[in-house]
Amino acid sequence: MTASSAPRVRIAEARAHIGQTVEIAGWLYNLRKSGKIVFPIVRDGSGIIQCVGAKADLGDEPFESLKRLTQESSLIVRGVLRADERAVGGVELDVHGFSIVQRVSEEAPYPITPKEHGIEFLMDHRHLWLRSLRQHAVLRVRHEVIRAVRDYFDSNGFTLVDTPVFTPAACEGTTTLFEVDYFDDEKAYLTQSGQLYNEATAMAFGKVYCFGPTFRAEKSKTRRHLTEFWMVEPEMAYATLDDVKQVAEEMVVFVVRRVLENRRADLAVLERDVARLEAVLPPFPKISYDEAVAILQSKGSTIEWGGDLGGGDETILSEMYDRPVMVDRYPSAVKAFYMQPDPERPEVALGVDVLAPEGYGEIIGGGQRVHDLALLEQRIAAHELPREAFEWYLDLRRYGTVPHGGFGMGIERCVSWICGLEHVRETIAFPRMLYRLRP
RNA sequence: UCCUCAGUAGCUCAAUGGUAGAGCAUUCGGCUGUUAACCGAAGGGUUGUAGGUUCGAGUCCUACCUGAGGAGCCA
Repeated sequence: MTASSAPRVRIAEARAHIGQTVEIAGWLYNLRKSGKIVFPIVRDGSGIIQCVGAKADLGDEPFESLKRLTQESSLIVRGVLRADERAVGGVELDVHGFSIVQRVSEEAPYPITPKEHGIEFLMDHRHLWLRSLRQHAVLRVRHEVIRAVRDYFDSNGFTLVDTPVFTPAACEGTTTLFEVDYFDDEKAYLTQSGQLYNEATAMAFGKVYCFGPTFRAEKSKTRRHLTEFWMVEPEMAYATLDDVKQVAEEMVVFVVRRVLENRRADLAVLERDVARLEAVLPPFPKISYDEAVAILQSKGSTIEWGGDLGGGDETILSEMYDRPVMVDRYPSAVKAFYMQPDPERPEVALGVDVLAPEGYGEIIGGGQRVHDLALLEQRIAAHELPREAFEWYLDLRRYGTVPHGGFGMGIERCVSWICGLEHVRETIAFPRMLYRLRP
């Protein structure tokens, strides 16, 4: 759509075109008026810009039309870009002409006004809420996190090998799965982890990662849970727990640095204290589960050795440090069947969780996998898992088995921490949660 | 599944058991530098639903519905 021969410019690039006549295609974000002058604020997806329209320049009829334009009406404005310290972005556009693409009816005005709204209302209007500055900032940080994660693995010898979403059985047996009909009388389940398949591709490619949606039918109703979320899962052949910890640390440091480099303006919109992110440097503090339990007990937690860390326990630990903390060697009994026992202490597993600071808690879970055939068969039996379903997985231990390991990072939890949000629901365009499937 | 809290105008909220209100949004009027602009006026309500207590219920009681926060479980 063209309103004139003036070049189309995105607001994010407006500074480079000061003094030129340009056109901007977007939507009316807000409009202030003062008699014979109006200040339409236009957004185009890349930013917002204050425009200035004077009655004397536009003529009576166009001026009145612009003055009465409703919020979120789509329009194309053309005029001259001018540096002006009074404007929010430092650049203003003097409107010489405009065309309205669609005028939003005043009988049914845009529901999200530039005022406060409750979370229920905003979630019900998520499809429109995405237009707001704050949501833009969060989702741009998400984009940067995903790009950084991919760049990290792509430039460190990992091959992207994505794993299936439809799976025949549970990866871990314990958590709840979404069940779907798979043709004739067969049931399939939506994946809750690509890890088992990652172990197969790691034996084929050495270092791999998968990145995709993950589904958990747990009836969790907290600020850190979604039923559909995105997870990146690297897996490495010939890797030990220490290798896993090192890669996790490097990746987190890399991701945070990239967000600080490229998305500072968005962090400013979110009023994120960037000093907290600048502190995310190696080495991360590393403690054992034993030490974690002792620390928690000394701080009043009721945790006993042998139990898993509760949400409150994670919060206590993550608030103790200025950077993510790694907790390793959990009791084998509370961990998945594929976790490699510590050869020196079989009662603990060679697993590690990474807890983000400021109370955000677990963003990464991983560790070293059982690579011995007999031990894996024994663990499958002990967990009462259907052996037949794991024959292909056991094959990986029959044909050139090696120590290996990896981890999974929840993208939304990571973005929530980096953005300093109260809840993971804002870190994905259309969150799926217990009791929320729409829009 | 369990525990706690909430539901009043389009939105955010107020209203000792006694006439249902304000700000924003919308409409009309005013203003040539506004920054969630401002000033004046107007319209806008089956107080989540169904019962109950009471002379009288937005307010008290019961059930249900919806949502939020948390627990368990997890990334």
